[in-house]
Amino acid sequence: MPTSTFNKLSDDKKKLLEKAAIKEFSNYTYDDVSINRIIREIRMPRGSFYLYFENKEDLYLYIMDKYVINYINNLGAFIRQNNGDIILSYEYAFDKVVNYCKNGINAKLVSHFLRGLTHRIDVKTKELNRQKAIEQIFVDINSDYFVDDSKDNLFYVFDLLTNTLIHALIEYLVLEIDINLIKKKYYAQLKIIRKGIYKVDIC
Amino acid sequence: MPTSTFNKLSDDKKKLLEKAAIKEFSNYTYDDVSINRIIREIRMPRGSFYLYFENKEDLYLYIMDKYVINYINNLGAFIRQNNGDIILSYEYAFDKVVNYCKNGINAKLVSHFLRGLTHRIDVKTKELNRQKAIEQIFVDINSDYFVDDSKDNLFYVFDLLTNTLIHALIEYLVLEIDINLIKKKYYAQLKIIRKGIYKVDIC
DNA sequence: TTGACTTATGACAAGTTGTCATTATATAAT
DNA sequence: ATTATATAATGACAACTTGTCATAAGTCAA
Repeated sequence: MPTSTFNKLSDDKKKLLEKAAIKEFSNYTYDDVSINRIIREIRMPRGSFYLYFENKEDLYLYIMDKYVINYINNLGAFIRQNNGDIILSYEYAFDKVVNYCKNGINAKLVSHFLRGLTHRIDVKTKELNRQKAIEQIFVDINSDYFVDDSKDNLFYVFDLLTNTLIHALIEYLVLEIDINLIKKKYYAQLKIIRKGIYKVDIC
Repeated sequence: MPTSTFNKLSDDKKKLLEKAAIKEFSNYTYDDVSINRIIREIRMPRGSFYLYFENKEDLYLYIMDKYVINYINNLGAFIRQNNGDIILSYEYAFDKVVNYCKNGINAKLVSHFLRGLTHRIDVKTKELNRQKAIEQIFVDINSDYFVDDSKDNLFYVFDLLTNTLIHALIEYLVLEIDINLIKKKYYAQLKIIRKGIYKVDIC
């Protein structure tokens, strides 16, 4: 997480760095992202940067967490739109992301983000923020016909669905596998999960 | 993949590099792995290394592919041991890996491997080898009571299970989340998948 | 032995990161 | 208003990285 010094910075300065960082993370893989390039572009002294962030990972987590929380919030609205049908929502979610990625820069950012996903080592503190956002979602899910509609189980389902979606997106954006093959697989997997979570007489 | 020059090398030389590489990938995150350190240790000239491998990713893929294929083959035997019960096999698989990781070096390697998973950009050609190994597994799975026991569906199920396992392992080895929480979630997710794939009167 | 390959080598250019002594600025206290 | 104290800014620097390439050394058939 950024230091308190960074938080005290004027909004302008913060935005400037954030913008440059997003640009860099869009144009380069996590490995190839260069802090040098970022600070050169906005003429920020080396020392200042390291006063604000620990290192590249720290910056990465800061930027990505904003996107993740934003995604989770959008998802909430989206589930409501689909009358609380979580599976249906996840079916559409794939296309939504694909559509968002029609814009090349977005595609690169999301793709690089997915590639960097496992870099979330010490994200535990932040996950608390996410946790809150996630719990908000549970309210939106219609779990009336779930075999188990406990909060724990809702979380497990959410986690399983999210992984499955992320995996499909990695195959599409990172591994660049044929979208039709991916979709076929993704839908089949969602179908399995649907049957897995609903009461027998429903599915 | 390594160059033909590398393949022509004596087994001794190859093993030497492989061993040093595995050691390095065990001790350091993908990002922090230094080719410098590897070649220094075995006194291999810079130029030689770059004659054998394109870069770090190339070396990484070479090393990891061996492990992945090995894992897939083990899994086949394991499923047979469990009378073709794929879900049961995956239940045990988690513990198996955890146990394998009791040895610190293995734990580090697997953990770094998991972190680096999304670095498999241009692995497509290699995946063909994996594909073959995977198809071998399908023979071992008892799919008599599956709603859909087509080869396609078997692959979707296998893919879903593997992702779920990998995710659990990342949480354990990389994010170091409490193993009991992870296991509870993982088993719950397997249960969902089990119910999802078997015919109603079975589950 | 010669010529045509292939393989080996390490110095080098061009980059990277994180630190730290120094300087500047703001805030508080007398 | 002046000093003292804490906080923030700076950029040169050390200590690394990586990939290349001109040159040297083998190999092997003619």
